Amino acid sequence: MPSLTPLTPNPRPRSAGKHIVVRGLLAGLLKGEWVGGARLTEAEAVEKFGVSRTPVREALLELQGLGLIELRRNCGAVFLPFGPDQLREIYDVRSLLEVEAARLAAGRVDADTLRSLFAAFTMIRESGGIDPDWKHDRTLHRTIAAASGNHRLSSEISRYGEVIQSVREIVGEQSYGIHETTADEHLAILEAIRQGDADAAAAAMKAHLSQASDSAAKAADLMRSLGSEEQVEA
Amino acid sequence: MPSLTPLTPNPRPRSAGKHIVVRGLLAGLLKGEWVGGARLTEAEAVEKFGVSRTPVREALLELQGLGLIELRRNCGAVFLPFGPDQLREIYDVRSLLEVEAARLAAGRVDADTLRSLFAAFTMIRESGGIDPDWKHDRTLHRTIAAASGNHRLSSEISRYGEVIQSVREIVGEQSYGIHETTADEHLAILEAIRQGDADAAAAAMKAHLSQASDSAAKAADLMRSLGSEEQVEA
DNA sequence: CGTCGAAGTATTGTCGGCAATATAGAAATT
DNA sequence: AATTTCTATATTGCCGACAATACTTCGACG
Repeated sequence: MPSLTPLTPNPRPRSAGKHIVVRGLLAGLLKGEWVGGARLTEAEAVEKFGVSRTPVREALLELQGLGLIELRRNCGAVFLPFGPDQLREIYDVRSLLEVEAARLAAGRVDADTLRSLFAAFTMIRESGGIDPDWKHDRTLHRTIAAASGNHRLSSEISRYGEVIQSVREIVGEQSYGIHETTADEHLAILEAIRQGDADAAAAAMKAHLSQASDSAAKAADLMRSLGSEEQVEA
Repeated sequence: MPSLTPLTPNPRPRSAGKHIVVRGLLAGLLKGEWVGGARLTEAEAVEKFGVSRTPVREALLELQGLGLIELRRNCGAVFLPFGPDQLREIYDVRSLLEVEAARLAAGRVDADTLRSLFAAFTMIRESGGIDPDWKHDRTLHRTIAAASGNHRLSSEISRYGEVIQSVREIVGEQSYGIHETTADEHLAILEAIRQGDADAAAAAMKAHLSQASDSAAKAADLMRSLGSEEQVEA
């Protein structure tokens, strides 16, 4: 009996083209492939990823919007450095945003938001540290951001969260796991918010993200060494 | 004698398509045309602006990256509210970023950077308040951001500066001029940085941007009333 | 020898079209 | 009548090609 599905069941999940390019370029960026301001033309990206120019263009535009590459007319895309130092800078800005969000959230405590905050926290604790895609962690941070009451701030935090999540997915679970103290750190933030102590909430969030920044920088270091190994093989 | 130039000398400056759409959508957004979560499909935008789908797509993607619209598969683009309140939120985040930049800059004072800072300030003062495109003001803010030493922070500040500049250009000079006290406010920031007083620099920057936020909110109000007038005509 | 200019190449912005997928509406069933 | 299924439409993601523009190389000229 002949199959009812087309002959090529999964050539490409329809809307994966752009994502493939973004992911591939991010991975190369982390491994330091284009270090030194190397330039990549659209045609080269087309050849490298086997997709049309349209998804390549959109991917490059997205990476430009994320501040990871620079697009120059008829000059190709210049890749900005993206190593441990840059990841630290990203985390510094993220900290700036999320610390302010925690501070604002503490000043607007509300029974409903408190309930959702602790619900998100419970989800993390119940997962027992097993959360490959950081789903619950992201939910908690998003909830705190939303509790700030500033939609723009919340949106900006989500943007950074997506970048960081992409980096996490590329690096993999190998060395980028939730450190053990995360639950305590989260609890400290939530307790401060519950008590309406803005300064304490800000300090707790700052400490939490400082830890996360260290983990990320280490992972980026590992990624870089992996990249150089590949270069040795080639 | 036949003209040597093509018959249509300036049909469109080649790379204006995307910009036209971005500008048009931003203007409509400010005037409150799509208030209430209205949806706009790519085909509608094509008809509205007379360009192909490609620049429309890229414009929508850019606006999404700027957090001004939301793109849903096969549902069209939903326009997020963009009035005085949202402009205030934007300025709040901008303030967060630039205040931190000023604070960092004060902690890294350097003869060269100080020279470029005061050079930028002199340009503003010499222009005598006549700076239609805010060129020198932007230069000063960019210079302060760069003086922070955090490239990511500086890049993010530039991103916000571009959004704000776009809003300025759309609103026009009518009600969005440099208020008289700007020179003093700028000088206060620079003096604090020169003395290495991080807290004073942060406070001065905060005060400066608070003034700017008020002006912007007023301008947005005016824009909204203009939009409603047009609606009355129609 | 250095500088300017022009042909040639490379790169990008835009366009129309196609296929896939989601939404909406109609028809049939319970 | 309400719900489900099926069809038709609408909308999007992707593709290949064209034209305009910037860059490069080569040659002519001072």
